[in-house]
Amino acid sequence: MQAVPARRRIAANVKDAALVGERRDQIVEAAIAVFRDKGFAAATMRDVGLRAGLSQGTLYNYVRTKEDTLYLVCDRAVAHYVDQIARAVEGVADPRERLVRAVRAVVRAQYDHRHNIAIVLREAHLLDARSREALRRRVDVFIDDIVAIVGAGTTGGPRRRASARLLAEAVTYLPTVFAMRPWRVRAEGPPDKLVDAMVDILLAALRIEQPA
Amino acid sequence: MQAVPARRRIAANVKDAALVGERRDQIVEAAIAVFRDKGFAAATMRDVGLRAGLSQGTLYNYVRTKEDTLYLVCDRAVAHYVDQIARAVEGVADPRERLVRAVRAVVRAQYDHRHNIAIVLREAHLLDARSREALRRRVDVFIDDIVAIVGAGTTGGPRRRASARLLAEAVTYLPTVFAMRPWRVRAEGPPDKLVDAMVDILLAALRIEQPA
Amino acid sequence: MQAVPARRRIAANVKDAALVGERRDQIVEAAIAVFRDKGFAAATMRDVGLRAGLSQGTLYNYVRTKEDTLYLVCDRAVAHYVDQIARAVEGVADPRERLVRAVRAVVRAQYDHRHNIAIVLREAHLLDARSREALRRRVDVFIDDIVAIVGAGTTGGPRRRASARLLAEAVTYLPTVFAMRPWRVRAEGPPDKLVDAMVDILLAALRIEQPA
Amino acid sequence: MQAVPARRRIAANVKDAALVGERRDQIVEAAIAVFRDKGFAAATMRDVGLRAGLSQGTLYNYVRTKEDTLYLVCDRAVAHYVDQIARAVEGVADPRERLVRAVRAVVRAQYDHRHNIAIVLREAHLLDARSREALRRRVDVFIDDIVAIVGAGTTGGPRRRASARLLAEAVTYLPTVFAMRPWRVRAEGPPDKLVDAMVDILLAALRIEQPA
DNA sequence: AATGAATGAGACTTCATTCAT
DNA sequence: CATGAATGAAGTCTCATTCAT
Repeated sequence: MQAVPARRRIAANVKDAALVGERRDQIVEAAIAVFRDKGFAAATMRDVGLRAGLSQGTLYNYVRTKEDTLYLVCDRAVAHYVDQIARAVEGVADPRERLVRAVRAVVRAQYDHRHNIAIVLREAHLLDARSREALRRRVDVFIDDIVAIVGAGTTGGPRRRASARLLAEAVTYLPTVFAMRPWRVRAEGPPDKLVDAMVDILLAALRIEQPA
Repeated sequence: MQAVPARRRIAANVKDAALVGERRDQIVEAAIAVFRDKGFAAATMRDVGLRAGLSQGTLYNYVRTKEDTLYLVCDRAVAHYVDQIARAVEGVADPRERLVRAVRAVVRAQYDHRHNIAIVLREAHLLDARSREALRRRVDVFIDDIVAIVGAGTTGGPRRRASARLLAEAVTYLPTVFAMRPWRVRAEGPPDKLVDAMVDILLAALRIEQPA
Repeated sequence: MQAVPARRRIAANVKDAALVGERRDQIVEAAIAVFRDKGFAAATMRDVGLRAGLSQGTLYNYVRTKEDTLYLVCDRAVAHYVDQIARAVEGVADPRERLVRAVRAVVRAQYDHRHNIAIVLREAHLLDARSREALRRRVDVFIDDIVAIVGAGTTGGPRRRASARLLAEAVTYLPTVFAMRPWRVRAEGPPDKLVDAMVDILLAALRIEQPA
Repeated sequence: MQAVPARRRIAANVKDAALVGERRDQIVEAAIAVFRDKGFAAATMRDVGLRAGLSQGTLYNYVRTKEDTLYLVCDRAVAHYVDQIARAVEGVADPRERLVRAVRAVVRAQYDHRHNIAIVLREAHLLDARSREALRRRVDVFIDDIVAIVGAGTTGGPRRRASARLLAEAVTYLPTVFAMRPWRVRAEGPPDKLVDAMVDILLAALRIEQPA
């Protein structure tokens, strides 16, 4: 595992760090709801403020711009997502087992965070270059980990045309379908079954015979 | 193959149908470039007009609203995409062969139209309900076809947890990674190799042994 | 009777005078309908063209500006109105009889032309100063005639506080209620009864005992 | 006297009710000046803002649309007008006396508010149906009162052809000449004399011998 | 630290008018 | 003489951001 690249620091008008954390939680939660509903560009800071129960002025004590708000949302989504997966493979030594665990964790996390992830996928490209790069770097480091896990976990298997890199891309991208086609999620029955099925597809794609 | 649902008709101020077609081509092309760059909401109709070489007023002789413009872009993307795949399986009887051809066609089409598709994926949810439904219906009919092809093409293979529906979803969704992570496309070498690798992954996911 | 002030001449692109007359009739008729419906400012020249069955370009061969169109409408309304009254008193010598005839003619004409008159009352002030003055001069000359008729027709009657001028104003203004409160017109029963009643009110206002 | 129908409530972005009242006074006053000058449709909200000393943005904190502004103007005109007359007849029992007072009050109010009333007469029909109806209902209730007063006040007088309703219409409409032909107002000498003369005309129309 | 009114730049859209065919 | 596509100026309205209280 590589060192995790730093998050961009967002300045606040308010000193009290605990308060900043608390208020930003409110703001991010409100922003997710609002951005999901209307899209980032059509959402207004007034919407966010109302939803968060904060006045416009107060909002701007914790966030410098509307874009900052989007960054906070994306940053938090990425952090939770990466974290959840890191914990899943922690202490697992067997390469094959590590891979299976990682795949399952990715699918699960994508399911759990599908609302935030929809925003990241659709709106992150609106961020300014620096924020976008900061986010991408963190995702890339994470994908590099997956690449390594895939590489180690598939050694000795049948030859294939796809690089470990592209396979890792498949593993991390396919489950975003939960975020991008939510009506499909709703149509597929209980979450656990959906997650199982998706894991099954991905392991097949990796040509791993999973323990029946 | 089912009957294709009708497109929504967009009214124009200009009567000459040929001219409308020509101008709308200009407009759609310009809009794709602009929307890709800034996102739909941040793009201005002035941008579109400038890029298309049309004055603001002229633009609005061929499109009633900014949203119409987005609809035209999405509509055209879907039309080209669906069409390309329909042609690929035309006249192919053997179920297995049909499936392989369909998969390859999907991957290829997603690669070719990745710029338009990026817009559809990110911005289509901003359309009004009627337009959105019109589009979705056409994609759904197409996915139904893929479901049937997948069902027929995988009969007799190993049992799997995923429904034909979810497999079809995987086939049609995974290649959108070309649109959503373009930097990955650029990193993977020549297009043909990328397409081959992606097809390989999908056939493995379907547990089809492809002809070496 | 004084000399009638000249109308403003509106230039046309087309030479054939008869054609100009015919087309302008179409245009005026269409404009009345459209202006009544939406008001002058909200009406578009396209509306007028469509209603008149003329293309935009053709329209502008007979009218130089939108304002010209309004002027034509007002001009025609005033002309018909004034004319109708002039004919009613023509050749009537007895002052009292002249007055009664004039009052009845005014009321009748206001009833008949109430649609056009609504436009004149509401929109004429939007004309440029020159057109407005040209119209007002013609109406003033007409009102002067009424003043004279009122003066002659009420001689020897009871003293009153109102000048002949103000009485003439009442005679010519009160019936515009037909144009400005059309729902009242509709509520008052058959036109003839309404006209009779209005005449009755005006003669009473003039303190003339009308021949029962 | 009947219950006065409710005004339409116009929403504001600003919470402080006192401030809303104050700013709207500014806005209405400015709007009257501007609308009178150019007509509602040709007037711009920039004009109104400049005249009111408010920025465009601020303006729209107190008014949601340009039409709202027109409604506020009309609403205020009607309110003042109706109120002024109600106060004039308050506590007057004798029917004849009530009628004379009412007539004088109508004339006076129409004179005082002639600027606003010009706008109501010319532009109110541009309001959306709901606003228009809200206004008309309030005026109709007022006219009903006048009808009752006229009916009671003329009992036992000479028979006439006009209904009490039409007489009431005359009483309330004729004085709008002050608004619609302002040059006449200016030509008729001091206001008091003009008001007296108009009252005289109306009482004659009602065939009431006024106390010399 | 919180509030919310004020600001003004800028977007979409309309439409009178022109002019090549 | 008729047509109708092109033009671009201008208007309404929104909203991120600021700042006095």
